[in-house]
Amino acid sequence: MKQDFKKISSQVVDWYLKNGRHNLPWRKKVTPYRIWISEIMLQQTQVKTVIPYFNAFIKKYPTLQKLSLATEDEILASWSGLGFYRRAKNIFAAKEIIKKNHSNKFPSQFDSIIELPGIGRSTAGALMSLAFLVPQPILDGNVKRVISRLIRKNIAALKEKDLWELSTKLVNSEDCFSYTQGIMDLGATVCTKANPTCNACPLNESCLSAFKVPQQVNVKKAKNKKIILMSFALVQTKKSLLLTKNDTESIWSSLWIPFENSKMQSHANKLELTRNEKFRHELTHRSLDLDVNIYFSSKEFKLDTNQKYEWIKKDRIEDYGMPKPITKLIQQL
DNA sequence: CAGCCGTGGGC
DNA sequence: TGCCCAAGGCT
Repeated sequence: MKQDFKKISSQVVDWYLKNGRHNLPWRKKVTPYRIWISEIMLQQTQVKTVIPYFNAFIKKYPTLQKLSLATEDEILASWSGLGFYRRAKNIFAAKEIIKKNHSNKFPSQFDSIIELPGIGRSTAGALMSLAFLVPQPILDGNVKRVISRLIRKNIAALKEKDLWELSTKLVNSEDCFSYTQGIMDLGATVCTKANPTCNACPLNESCLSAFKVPQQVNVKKAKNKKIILMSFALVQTKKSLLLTKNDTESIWSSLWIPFENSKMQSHANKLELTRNEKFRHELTHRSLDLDVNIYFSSKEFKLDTNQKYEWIKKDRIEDYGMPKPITKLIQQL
């Protein structure tokens, strides 16, 4: 098989200039800081989901200098509902490093960028190509799909190393910005997972697949999702809610959630059970069965615990990072 | 290094 | 419905 990768690359650029998604918020004003935030938010998260979070984040933290003053909790609060909360913690950790080691200016060298927590090879490549206009390959879901179709192989049949090599070959050194944006736009809008529109694809001629082969088969075995039981005691007074900062390292790390029911046993005499909510919350790998006792207490009380907790004023809950189901529960109170 | 981390959308 | 998976990275 002989494919002219240089030609393909410039076709991507041409296509992007005419047909790319030029109106995405992070493409309007391009700065390393804005590219960074958008790239982190976009990890494993669809564009449509990210847009409102990005706009709100940038409104709150328009510049790296503004962000440099934020606490981890404040950043987590901006992340409420977006998922993969470690990303928010990594943003906090990274901006602390940038403050200490880079004079509060986003580093421009690949080696410095990839050292920042939450930034791997692909995100570092995107930052180089998009923010600093230094050609570097990326390898996200879009690029993997486009490449594997180009050479008519299943993604599953290609090793990570091979995909990186192909991605590296494709990088356009004359306009790495348009290429990088373009290859992602192409994957997202034309070379889609299901029902790609090959007749609208600039690469149709050179594509060995051209959708003549079926979709790449899924190799992941469908495993039984583990069901996790979570029993919560959501305690409220008239004006406040009792929440604790989750100190586990697994799901919802560092987010604010109710205490476990068992932890509230010793305070049962102060609590009036309002109602009980049982529902399932689905994650990709797990099913969470939530069993929430909703209690009313006439006043706030102190707890004997090592866990960090607060009686959070109801009009301040937006200042705290919380997972989706807890946010939903609170809204229904 | 396979498993893990969240949520929403598509089929 | 249930499953895949989306601008991945970390351990």
